[in-house]
Amino acid sequence: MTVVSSPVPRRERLRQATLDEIKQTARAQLAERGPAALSLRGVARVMGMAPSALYRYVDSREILLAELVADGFASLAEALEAAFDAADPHDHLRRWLQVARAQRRWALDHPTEYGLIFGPGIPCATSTNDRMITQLHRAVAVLFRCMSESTGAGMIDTAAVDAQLTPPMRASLQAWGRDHDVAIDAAGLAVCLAVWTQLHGFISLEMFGHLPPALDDIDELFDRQMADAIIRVWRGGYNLATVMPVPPADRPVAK
Amino acid sequence: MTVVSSPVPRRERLRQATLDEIKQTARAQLAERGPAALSLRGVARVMGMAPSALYRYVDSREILLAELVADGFASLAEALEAAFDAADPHDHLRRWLQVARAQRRWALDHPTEYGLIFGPGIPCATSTNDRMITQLHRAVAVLFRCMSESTGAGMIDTAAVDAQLTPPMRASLQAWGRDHDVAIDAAGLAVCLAVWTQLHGFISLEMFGHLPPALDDIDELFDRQMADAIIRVWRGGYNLATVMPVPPADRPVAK
DNA sequence: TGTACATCAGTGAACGCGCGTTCACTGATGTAC
DNA sequence: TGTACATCAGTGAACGCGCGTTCACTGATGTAC
Repeated sequence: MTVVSSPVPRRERLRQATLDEIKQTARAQLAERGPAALSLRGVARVMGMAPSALYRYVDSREILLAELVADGFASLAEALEAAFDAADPHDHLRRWLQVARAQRRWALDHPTEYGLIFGPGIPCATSTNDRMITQLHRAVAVLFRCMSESTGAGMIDTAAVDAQLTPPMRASLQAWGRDHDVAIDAAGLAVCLAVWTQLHGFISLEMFGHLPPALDDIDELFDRQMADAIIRVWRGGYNLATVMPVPPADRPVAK
Repeated sequence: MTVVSSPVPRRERLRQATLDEIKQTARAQLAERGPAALSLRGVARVMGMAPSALYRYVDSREILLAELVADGFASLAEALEAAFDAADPHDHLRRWLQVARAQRRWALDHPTEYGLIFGPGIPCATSTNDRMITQLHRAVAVLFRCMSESTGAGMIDTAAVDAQLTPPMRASLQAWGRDHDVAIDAAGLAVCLAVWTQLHGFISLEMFGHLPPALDDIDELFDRQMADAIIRVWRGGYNLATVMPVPPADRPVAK
């Protein structure tokens, strides 16, 4: 089946290709030397164009940067969703581990973008970039889904967690869940936050060089911490062996 | 007792005062707009001096920045040591919580410096700035002391933790401890790392705006997570009530 | 105590740099008749 | 199919900016005799 008439006019295709090349070049600059070093002149230089030519494609440096960041989040969200969808929906523990691994792998593959959202605020990261916020929420939502399906299936000992919450804390968590349409109770939310903390903490320590660099087994250490984080509230207690031996196919390899 | 003759010559005192003012002004710039925006010209402008005058006090922008960062770490290390020393040496659980709180408070008080070390690498943060590395190690050492004294006193159920380690992981941790003269076994180290992850994860999520901002009880959430992180390996199990009601005097207040 | 000299803080002009962005333009690509 | 015109990608010079850093200098502060 050959395409007889292209539905997109030639000029538009070329235009899109150039825009893609701009973004790709900019992404490379971003990755190499950080967001402060991203310059339109630099991109133009690499592409062999006059700096002014970029303004046919890009409104301003700041908008381009925001666009790239939003692209980054979309790619994180996609990676997490893919991991979630690919996992066995009945094995909640393992699915969580696979989602966590997906986030780590994405972070290791996109260190600058990861730093951009989760690091100290570049102005644009906190500004009202709707698309960016949307994509970030999409990514976080995967974690919520992991947790709410686990509690829904009765896998998490929510009563034990709930018993540890002080009344104002419980009310506060409930209120937040209500306001954000998250179908999960206070105890589940508390578990979510703890697990999220552990996940982000590990990744950011690793990425910015604050884990003992001599450790060979960072992959395993990661698996262990992520499993521990959730297993400690798992019904039936501490049974690490059920999660740990996951086929290494989806394990990121520490660079 | 009046000082008859000042031991430090007048000129030297003035010189030191000016240097201090430079550093303080630079710190303010750093805090306001991040490390990329720190400029010697800007500092000179604020101080009402010619830009060139700063070169009597400072060799280069980069060196000044490194100096400020090292100062920052020294202050973090001091804060942690003070918290450690002020705590009841027999109440290991509570002492850990107080050290964790000290780190959080320091981070909230010095967000830029915290981002500088624990965030995506500004060149200088990874370069060979000896004093900086020394001070960072000094800070981390407080955590090690908490843990090694706890395990030494038999408070941590190291056998249970150790049983969860795979042999290569155990060997790797032991080797690392040996190489770094840390008087703590593999299980203790594993606990250390998990706790460190949780601590850093919470602080960096909070600082960069990724905890639910609507939560009123961030202080309590922090206490809870930090206590949980260690209590789950505490001998005798889960008894949060023994640590949680700590006088609020040393609790940082979320801004 | 007074004078001659050395030290050193601070000035102001200048250098070369890279940046974002504007603007009038050229020339190729598409479109309408 | 051929011509006239509109669209639009890309050019190159220029603008004003702030930066780090150098350099020859002025004038005040200290020191030695």
